[in-house]
Amino acid sequence: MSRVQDVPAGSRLYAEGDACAAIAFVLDGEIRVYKIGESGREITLYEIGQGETCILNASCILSGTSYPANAATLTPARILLIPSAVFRKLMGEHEALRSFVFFLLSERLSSVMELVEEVAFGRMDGRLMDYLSEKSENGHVETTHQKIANDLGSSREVVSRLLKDLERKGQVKLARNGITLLRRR
Amino acid sequence: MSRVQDVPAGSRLYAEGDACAAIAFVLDGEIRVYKIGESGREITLYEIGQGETCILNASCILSGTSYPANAATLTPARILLIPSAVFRKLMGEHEALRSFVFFLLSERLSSVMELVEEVAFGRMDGRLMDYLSEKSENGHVETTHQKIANDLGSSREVVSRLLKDLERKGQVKLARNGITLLRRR
DNA sequence: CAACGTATGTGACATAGTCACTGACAGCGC
DNA sequence: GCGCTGTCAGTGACTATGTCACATACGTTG
Repeated sequence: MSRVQDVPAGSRLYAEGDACAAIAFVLDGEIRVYKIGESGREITLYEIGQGETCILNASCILSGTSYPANAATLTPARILLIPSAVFRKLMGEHEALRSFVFFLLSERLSSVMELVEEVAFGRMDGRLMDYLSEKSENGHVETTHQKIANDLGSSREVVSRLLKDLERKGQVKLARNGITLLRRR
Repeated sequence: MSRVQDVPAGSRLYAEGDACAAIAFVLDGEIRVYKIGESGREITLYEIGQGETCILNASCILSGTSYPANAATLTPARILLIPSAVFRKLMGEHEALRSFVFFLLSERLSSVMELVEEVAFGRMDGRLMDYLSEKSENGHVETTHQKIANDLGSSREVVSRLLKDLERKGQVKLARNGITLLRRR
């Protein structure tokens, strides 16, 4: 029935179109939920952290549809899997669980709407700076241009160019596999 | 308490950031939910029809957050308003209502994710053709280029140009306030 | 039919994505 | 230390889309 599972980093958990037989609660680790376009470009819809559930799972279980995106682990993860039937039953019995799930579902809907706005109207240079600020741990981000592009839904070339511009303007310092933010006063 | 309300076409029901005191069920009419960018450009997130509920309402009631978008009537509408507290109570008591709300919420989440993909990776000409096909009633769409742009999250000029191209290719016939689709075999 | 408001057309330029390469760096085997 | 190889980053040229500024065209109304 329900069981805990350990998953290494970088594993694909769900692909677009999969059916959901169980719902996953993330006990530990981080998961990335994303879409892939025909051209192969990717965009991250959101990330799931410790203590959250892959709400999209709940969503497709409760609405009987298939998984509308892709999910993969960013770090090694420990996941609690609860079969759909059990989950449905629990949902009926526990007000607290319902609230929790509704809350997450609402949050996601909101955040994905926000994303639509950013993608539709935002400029890449601004989105890139925001991204770097968010991801940075005391002014440093360890990643590749390709990974940034995959999160932002852009292409590596564009990210490279914009980063180069930022470097020329003295806002960042570039290195292989890493970016350092400068003077964010 | 709960009450039915008639609203004329084109009324703004909610603006981004509003708090939700009640949840709205659409008894009749159509509602458009959209985002507005800083530049003033708009993009439609989805539309709500008869028999549906403005799930975003439910979402912000249940999660205690503010309304993350804008909503306006496309047609005259009749709406059933239920106060948040009553709605919460009903949700606790009725499995069927829960399922209904979950289903809608899931659907929206899915469809907004789909929208992210389209906006991030799709080409405008394709999106435009799809849009026209969907909106057309036996081969004809009555609207303005500006309205199309507002739905697609683009600008009027771009829509005008693409439509002109389509006309040159013989795929549509343009007129003031209307577009006719040709030979969609 | 003149006049006004709305809708549409278009050129010029800016930003973003694509394609096709080139160059740069790090680890490895010898 | 030297050269190989795989990954990462840089760049020019071209296309697609968005912005700005303005020119037209269409329809209603007085």
